[in-house]
Amino acid sequence: MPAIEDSAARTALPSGLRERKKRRTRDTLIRSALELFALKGYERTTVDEIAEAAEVSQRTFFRYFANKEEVALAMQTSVDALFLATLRSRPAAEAPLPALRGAVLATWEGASEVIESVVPLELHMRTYRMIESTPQLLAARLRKLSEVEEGLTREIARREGLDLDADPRPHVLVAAFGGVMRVTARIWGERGEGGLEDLRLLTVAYLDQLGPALAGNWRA
Amino acid sequence: MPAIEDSAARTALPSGLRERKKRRTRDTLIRSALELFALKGYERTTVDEIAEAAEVSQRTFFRYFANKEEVALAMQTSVDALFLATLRSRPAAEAPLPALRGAVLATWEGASEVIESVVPLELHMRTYRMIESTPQLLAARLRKLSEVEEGLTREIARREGLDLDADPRPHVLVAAFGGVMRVTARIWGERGEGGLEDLRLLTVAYLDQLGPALAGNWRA
DNA sequence: GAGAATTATGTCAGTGCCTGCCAATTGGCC
DNA sequence: GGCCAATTGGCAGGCACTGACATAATTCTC
Repeated sequence: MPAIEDSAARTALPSGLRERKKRRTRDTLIRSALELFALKGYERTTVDEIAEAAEVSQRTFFRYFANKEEVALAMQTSVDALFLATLRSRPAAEAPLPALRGAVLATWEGASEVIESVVPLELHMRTYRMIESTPQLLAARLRKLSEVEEGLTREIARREGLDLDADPRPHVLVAAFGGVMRVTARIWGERGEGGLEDLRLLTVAYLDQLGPALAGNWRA
Repeated sequence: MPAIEDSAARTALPSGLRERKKRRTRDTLIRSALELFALKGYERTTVDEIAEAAEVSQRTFFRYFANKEEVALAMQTSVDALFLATLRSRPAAEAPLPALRGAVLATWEGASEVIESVVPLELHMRTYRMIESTPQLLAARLRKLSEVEEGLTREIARREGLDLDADPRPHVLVAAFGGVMRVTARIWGERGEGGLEDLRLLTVAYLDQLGPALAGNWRA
């Protein structure tokens, strides 16, 4: 294993025994980690414990994940990749904001399958909230999101045939869109209950407020 | 020192010798840290080195800053507090977006003074770029920004007399605004040169694109 | 202004994350 | 079976950070 693969590459079909084994080890590490996190909290779980639960050495853990945060964010990272792929497959005629909006909703439709192949959905949702409420994880998550936004921006610019250095609109649109996505995730997390469907409704409602919120006079 | 004070409290006038000494130690730690970071990079600088340069023990360092990131972000944190205070002092008649926009610009006017009382402006700008290009620091910075946004949201809701649970507009507006602020900071950092004035121009230009970027048809 | 109370600092030991290095094992291929 | 390459384990060590306790510096009280 020359370098840590990102989870996008994981989508490729396993060719030989070696690949299948690696994938199994990785999935086991994720499952063990998320279960332990749910059981005793992120900070109180040590990497040694995760490695032991997955029956590998601590050293091997760090060959699969650059750090402890990575394994906590692993499923989110998969969903992020799916989101980007979904956006790319959107009809070219669609305007930027509807394309983004449509892509999130479509992603959430299909994400459950990807997730369930590794961990129970229930555990993933629990992890989702844990990330929002654990400072260190939230920080790492926000940084990853800013990378995702960079990808989105490039894709929007490509779709519209724009030069990112000359036209600020792709950057601005994605920034606003990303901001709303983050707020809804946070608010949904704070609520402490409610499933994926609630998150979906909240997101749609908030996205629809982007226009009104920017309007000058709120009292009109 | 029962708990680590946030830098907002630092604004209070030093009463006795004890307070003045603490402030001096804190400022020295910040200056030593930022100089070392500029000299040999964030990751290659150890807390021991910072403590030694400031002539205190490593243990004392951790009494002033919860972790190594905190000292790198110390000045930004001060500016954040100033920003929030500036927003609060804006005329009540001003609409939300103009109030935010005016507050950033006003803050950048007055921030230089606050900063220069601790570190040279040049060193601070250098640190600013370092944060953008150091993954761990960027993550910590983004998390702090999301806290700032929470404060902004509350203030906007207060100004407009709105209930945050009932009306999504404060959250949405601040999310969009914050997104743009982050993008401009990143782009400015990537440019690798240019001073505070360039950052200002970039920010204003991008903020003005918020409306157009959200418009349905970009080709019109 | 001396002593008591409070608060800041230093020292030390220990835990946990993470890395480099090398040896041992395992899978792929002839 | 036997060679090559990839994967893994074990170990030593660096660095961030914390708890506990002793010491030193300020402030308070009379």
